[in-house]
Amino acid sequence: MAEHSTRERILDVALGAYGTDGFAATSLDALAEQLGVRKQTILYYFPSKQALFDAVVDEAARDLVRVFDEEASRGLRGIAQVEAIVRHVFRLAVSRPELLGLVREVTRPGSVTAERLAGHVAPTFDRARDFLQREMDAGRLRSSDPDMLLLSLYSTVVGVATELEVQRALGTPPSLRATVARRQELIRFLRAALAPEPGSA
Amino acid sequence: MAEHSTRERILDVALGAYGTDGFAATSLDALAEQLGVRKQTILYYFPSKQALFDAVVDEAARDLVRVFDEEASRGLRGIAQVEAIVRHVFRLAVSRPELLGLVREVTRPGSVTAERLAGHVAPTFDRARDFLQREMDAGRLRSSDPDMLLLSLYSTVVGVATELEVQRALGTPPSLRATVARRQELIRFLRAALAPEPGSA
DNA sequence: CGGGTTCTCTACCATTTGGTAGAGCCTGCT
DNA sequence: AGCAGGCTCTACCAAATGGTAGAGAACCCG
Repeated sequence: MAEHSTRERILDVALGAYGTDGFAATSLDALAEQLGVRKQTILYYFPSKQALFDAVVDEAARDLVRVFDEEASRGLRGIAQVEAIVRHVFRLAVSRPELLGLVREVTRPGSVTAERLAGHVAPTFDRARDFLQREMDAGRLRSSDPDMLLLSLYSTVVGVATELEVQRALGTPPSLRATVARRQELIRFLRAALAPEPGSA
Repeated sequence: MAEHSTRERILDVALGAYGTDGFAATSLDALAEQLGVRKQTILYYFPSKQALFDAVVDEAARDLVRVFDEEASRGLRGIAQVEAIVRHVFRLAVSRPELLGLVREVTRPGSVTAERLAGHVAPTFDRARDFLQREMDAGRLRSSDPDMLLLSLYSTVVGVATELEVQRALGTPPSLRATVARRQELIRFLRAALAPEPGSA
């Protein structure tokens, strides 16, 4: 965020551009102009456009995983833990919307980089799945297929967060108040879906 | 789906390509090769690449809206109606995955075509919102902000469907049986989230 | 058959793209 | 001062891209 080295500035600007416009639609020249630098400077730090993209994905994945792992290491249980992470993702969507934009760009059927991201986040996903399974067994979450539950949670949260971003891009930027209200609604929605049935342990 | 006119074949192939690879990454030459036709033939039917994309969006939006409206016109109530539509979207994800891919491509922050799609689906969204509000008032759905609920439903279903597509693109294509199982899990998930609280009308 | 329309072709163009080669600058070190 | 290395520049290039111009084939209708 500060006046870091050129290399870091490149990664930063590229993350934003790839996140909003996509990889193919972002030329090195466009990035260079945004940076106030010649494109050859970019190619000095990164041997090719693809290498730059990979580096951006690596960095973003590291950030994402860190956010999740930090929040997961607090040892909360059941819905409280899920809620905490959802709040975190929303905070991320407000403070660093480019991150979710990049996730959107990478996890696309045609993307060749999906595996790269998957490699980074797989351990975190595994841990999340284990957590869900454990909490279901303990009766603190409605029991269901943990894989599917994880997928639903992921899709819902990222989807809603991204949708807010789309609305911002379109004519109707949601106010901060509206965003907060929506987050609370979403949490209520998830809470209802996750609450264990009355008759369980 | 059949051996239709060249124009229809172009629209068909373009839909698939734009849906998986995105607009920017799909060149007219690539489309032409896939069609067994010269690119100038494409430009004969559509004055520019952008015009072709617009036409593809228009057609896809019409298809999407039709599917929703057909299903909504059966007059089901409460969760049953929501379920029916979710099933429909899943069927769509299996039979015409390109459609959801295109939605994904268009509803991206950087997309200039988002408004175009929005124009098509807005009436359907309005009707859906009205439906949700009505069913909440009647106590057949858990009461919450209908806008948020709609957003959550949309994000969850499209997100999960797209995710299945991504997994198919990656190493682990889910079997049809697994897909069906997941759909049932998803419906259970939504059902729990939507069920009216015990103490309501 | 003849004339016009519909369609697809060959040929070409200007621009943009990712990428290379190599010269110069600036900074810090001896 | 001088030199070395890190960094950014000017100058190019080959390929691909979206798009244009116009010829010719195939078809329909009289």
